[in-house]
Amino acid sequence: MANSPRKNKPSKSDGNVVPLIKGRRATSYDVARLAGVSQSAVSRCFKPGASISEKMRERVMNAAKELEYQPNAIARGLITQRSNLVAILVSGRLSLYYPEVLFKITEELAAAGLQALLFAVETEDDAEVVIEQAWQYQVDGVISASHMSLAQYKTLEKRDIPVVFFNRYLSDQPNTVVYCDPSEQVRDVVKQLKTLEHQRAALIVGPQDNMVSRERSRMVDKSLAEFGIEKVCEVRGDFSYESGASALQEINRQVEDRPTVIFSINDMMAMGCMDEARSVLGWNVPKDVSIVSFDGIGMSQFASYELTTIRQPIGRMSEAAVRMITERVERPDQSHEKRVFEGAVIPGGSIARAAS
Amino acid sequence: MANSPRKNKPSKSDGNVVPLIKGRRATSYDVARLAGVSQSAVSRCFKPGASISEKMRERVMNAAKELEYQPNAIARGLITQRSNLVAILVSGRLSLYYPEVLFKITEELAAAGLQALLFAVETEDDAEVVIEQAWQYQVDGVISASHMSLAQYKTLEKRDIPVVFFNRYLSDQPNTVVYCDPSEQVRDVVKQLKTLEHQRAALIVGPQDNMVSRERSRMVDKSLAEFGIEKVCEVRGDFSYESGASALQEINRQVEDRPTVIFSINDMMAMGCMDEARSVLGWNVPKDVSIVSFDGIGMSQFASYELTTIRQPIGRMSEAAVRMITERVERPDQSHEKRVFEGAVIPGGSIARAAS
DNA sequence: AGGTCGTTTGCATTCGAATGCAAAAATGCT
DNA sequence: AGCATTTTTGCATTCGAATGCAAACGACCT
Repeated sequence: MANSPRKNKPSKSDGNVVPLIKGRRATSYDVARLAGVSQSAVSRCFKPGASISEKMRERVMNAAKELEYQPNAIARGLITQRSNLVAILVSGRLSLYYPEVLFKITEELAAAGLQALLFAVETEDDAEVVIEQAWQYQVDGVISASHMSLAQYKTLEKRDIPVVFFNRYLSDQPNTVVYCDPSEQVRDVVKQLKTLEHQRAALIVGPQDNMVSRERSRMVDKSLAEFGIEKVCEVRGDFSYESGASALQEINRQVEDRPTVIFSINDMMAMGCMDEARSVLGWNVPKDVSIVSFDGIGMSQFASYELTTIRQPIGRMSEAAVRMITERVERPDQSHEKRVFEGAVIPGGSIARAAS
Repeated sequence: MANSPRKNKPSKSDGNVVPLIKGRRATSYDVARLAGVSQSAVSRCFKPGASISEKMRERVMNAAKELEYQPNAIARGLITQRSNLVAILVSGRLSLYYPEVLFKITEELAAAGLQALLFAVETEDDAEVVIEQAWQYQVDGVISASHMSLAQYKTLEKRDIPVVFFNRYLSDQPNTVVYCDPSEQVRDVVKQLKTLEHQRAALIVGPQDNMVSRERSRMVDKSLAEFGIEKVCEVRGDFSYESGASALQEINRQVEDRPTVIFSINDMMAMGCMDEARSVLGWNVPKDVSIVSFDGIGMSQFASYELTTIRQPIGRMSEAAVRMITERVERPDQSHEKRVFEGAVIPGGSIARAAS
C-alpha cells in the first residue's frame, strides 16, 4: 500500500493531499505520501550517494518542492549522532580586534556544511557554562579563540569533542592549534632598529594570563638582548586603546631617559600610545620615539597611524582552523597538529633613526 | 519494576551499572537506571516547574552528576518543536563596524536560554541559502542585520519564524524592528553649523541599496534645506575607510569652491576622508573644513580623529533586539513593533567656525 | 523462459527526551 | 481507620529522519 501516513494509519481511505496544514511544516512522510513512495525513499533522496533511481529522485524532488520540504536537521542530528554544529568561543576582546575572523570562519564552515554556534566567553567561569551548553547541543567540534583552562580542555577531550585553538594553546599538552609565530619578524625589526641606532626600548604588554602577550614579549626580549638594545621598562595594559595611552604616561613616569623605541604587544595599544605621545606629551613619532607593534589590523594602516607592525595572516589562519576542525569531525582519531604561520612585517612610518 | 533500560528490556536480572560506556554519552535512561527511577522522572527533573518531589530530584541529580549527564538539546528540540536556536544574519560590513553588537547579542540570548547560530550573508543569493539552512535547523527566530528581500521575509513569515530587523526594515510592510532615528540630532548639528556660519555642505553616502545610508542622507538633506545651507555635491562610497578617502578626492574634483562642511554617512568613511584631507590635500580639519558623521564607533573618538558624530545606542539596541525576539519566540502571535531609539551627538573636535 | 546477479525499494527500528494519561503514593480530614 | 483529594510517579507514545535487512524489481545471459 502506497500511503501509510504515520505508523498507525488513522484513515486509510482518503488519499487526497493537504498541501501544508497551517502551521505545521512538511515532513518526509508528507512528501512520501504525495509522491506515493516510502519515507525511506525520501530520506535517501536527500542523502548524497544513496541508492536511488533517477525516476524516483525526480518524483520525490517534485513533491518536496511542492511542499517546500527541507529535511529537519535536528531530527537528522538525533539519528546520525552528528549535529553539524561547531561551537565558536570568542571573547569580547578578540571579536573586537578581528571581526573578520568570525565572518570568515562562519563562511568557511558553511562551505563545509557546518554551522557556527556562537558563544560569548569573558571569564573562565563563562567558559565552564559555555562548554556545558555546547555539550548539550551536541556540537561536533569547538574552535576556541578565548580562554580555556586545562581542566576544561580535558573535559572536552574526554567527551571526544575535537578542539582547535585559535591563536593560543595549552603547553605540555598535545593539542590542535593554529598559531602565528612572528619571532623571525621580530628579529628582523629589532635588527633594523639596531642599524637605526636605537639604544633604549620600552615594552607595553597585555594581561598577565594572556598567552599571545607572553609569547610576543618573550620574543621581543630575546631579540633586544641579541642585538644589545637595552630594555628600560615594561608596563602592562589590557589591549585597549585607552590602556595604551596610559601605558605611555607610566613609561614616562618610570624612566627619566626617554626610550628611543616602544614596542606594543598589539596595535590597539600602540595607537593609544601614539596618540598620547603626539597630542598630550607633544612628542613626535617617529622622530622622538619609534613605535612597533603586533597584529596588523586594518586601522593600523590608516594615514594617522601607519604603524610599523607585524601582521598575523588571519585570513589564512581562519581557513586553517576550519579545515582542521572539519578534518577532525570527519575522522575523530586524527592526530593533533600545530599549524604555525609566519608573521609579516608591514613597514609603516612609525619608526625612524633614533633621536640622539 | 524499577529498571527498564530500554523499551524492550533485554536483561531484567542485572542491576549493576556501567558508569559510562566508552564513547557513548549518558542518556536519561542511563541516569534513570542508576537512580532506580523511570526515564520520565529524569526528564522532569530537568524541566523547571515540573511535578517532582524533593527526594526524587536529589536522587536523580546525584546520578546525573555521576554520569555527567546533560540533557540532549537536539532530542529535546525534536519533541518540543523548539530548538532554542536563533539565527543571526550578519554581513561582513556590519560585523566590521560593530563587533560588540554580535558579542552583546550572543550574551543576551544566552541569558534567555537561547543560542546564536551565526550566518554570514554578503549577497541576496547568500540570504536565500542561509534562510533555507536556518529553516533546516528549525531556528525559533531570526535577527537580521543584513540585507533581506521582501520575498525572503515573506517566506519566513509564512513559516511562522519571527524576524527582528536590526537597523533596517521593510517599508510598506508590518515588521518588527530595532532602529535608530537620529533626525533630531541631525537637525541639532546642522543648526549648530548654521550658527558657525557654514554655507556649503558636501555629503558622502553609502551604497544605493543601503537603507541606513538612504535614511541618513534624507535627514541631512532635510535639515540643510531647513537652515539654508547649500548642498554642493554628493558622492558615493562603500562604507570603507578607503572609499572615504577617495570620496574626498571626488568632492575636490567636482566642486571648485571648497565645501565648509562634509557629512559622512558613517564614521569609517569620515576617518578616511579626514586623513585624506590632512595628509594628502593638506587641509586643516576643522579649520578649513568641518566633518560630521554617523555611528559613534569606538575609534571615532581616538585622539587622531575626535569626530563629531551621531552615535547609535547599539548596546541598548542589541538588548532590545534580543528582548523582542525572545518575546516573539514565546508568543508567536505577538504583534509587530518598531522600537526606535534616538541618536546622541558626540561633540568632537571635527567642527569649527566656517572658514571665510 | 529460466536463472543469476546487481540495483531499488519498503519495512521496521532507532536516536533521546517530553508529556498525556492513569496508577500509585502521600496527604488531609472526619 | 476510612475515605477524599492532591501530589508523584511510570507507562507508552511521540517528534522526523536514517539505515540494516530482506523483498521486489530489472537487466542480462544462456
